[in-house]
Amino acid sequence: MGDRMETHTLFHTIHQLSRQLTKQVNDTLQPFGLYSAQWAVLFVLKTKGQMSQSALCEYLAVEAPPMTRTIQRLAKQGYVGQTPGEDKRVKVIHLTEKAQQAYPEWERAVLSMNDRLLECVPEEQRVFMQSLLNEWLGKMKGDLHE
Amino acid sequence: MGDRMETHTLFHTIHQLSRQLTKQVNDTLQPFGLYSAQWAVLFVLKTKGQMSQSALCEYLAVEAPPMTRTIQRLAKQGYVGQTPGEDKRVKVIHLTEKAQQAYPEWERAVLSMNDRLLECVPEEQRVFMQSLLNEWLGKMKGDLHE
DNA sequence: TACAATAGTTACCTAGGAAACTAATGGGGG
DNA sequence: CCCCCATTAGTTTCCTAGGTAACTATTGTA
Repeated sequence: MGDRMETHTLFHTIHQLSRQLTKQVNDTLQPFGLYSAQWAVLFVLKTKGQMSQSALCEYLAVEAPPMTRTIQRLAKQGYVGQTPGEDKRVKVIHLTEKAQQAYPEWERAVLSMNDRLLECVPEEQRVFMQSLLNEWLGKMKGDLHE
Repeated sequence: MGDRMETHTLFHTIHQLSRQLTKQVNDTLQPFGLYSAQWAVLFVLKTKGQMSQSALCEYLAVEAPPMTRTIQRLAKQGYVGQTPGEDKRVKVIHLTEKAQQAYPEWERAVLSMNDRLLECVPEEQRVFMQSLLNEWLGKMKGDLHE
């Protein structure tokens, strides 16, 4: 019985960890006028290159409406552009020159935050944690599509 | 360099896992007209007994405003009562008879969901994951108070 | 007694999901 | 071949969840 109860604790821990992490990211990005959801999009665009909005949704595992909002804010700040694709329904999102120039500074801040948060977690444990969580997430999402 | 990049992935995995879990909880509780944040409060009250609102906040690691909202909704649904404490500022929250009666059914639903989600994760890995995440969270919160 | 600290609320912000909608695309039947 | 219809990309609206700042009311203390 004690076993089953502890599952509540596991879920709670993950939830709390997630909130703490995004709070840290927000604090780190605040000087630049950016928020965590925006950073996630900027990072993907920088790493993978330009992408349609739906591709961004799928990659970040986020529904369409929040993505629309995040991109509209980024566009208003002049960090991304939306060009219509071959298919006239899609909008291809790309980083602007302004974003390309500012990006290194953003990345420095985020990476140094990452280092700070992870310095107390040995490399080996980090890798193991990552693989466990990823495997679990994969199985969870797999089950949903059965 | 590849190493540092992977930290983005770790954070993203945790974030996504957290969202998936609360989505599952919400789906499970929807038939009862409850949401995940409410369930967290009900669970703590059932497990620990009546508590002041600020004690609930601390225990669940949530700020005061969201807690006020969650409790007000629970009160409106007749699941918790708020009695003024000795100190006239505090409100002591307790489960109503209605909640006590419905609780076992809620718990059954949630526990069976837990089992379903965790059946693909070996007991041993679960325990290890829990301890790693908890330790990390503890260190993170510890650093903030330095 | 004046003042700092605490409990809780209110107002406003970001993040995300569900449902209903619009516009464009792409396939079958006639 | 063309039209109707299902599908898809994005948007709008409205909901929950959580955080910050500013506020009120009470308490405790210097």
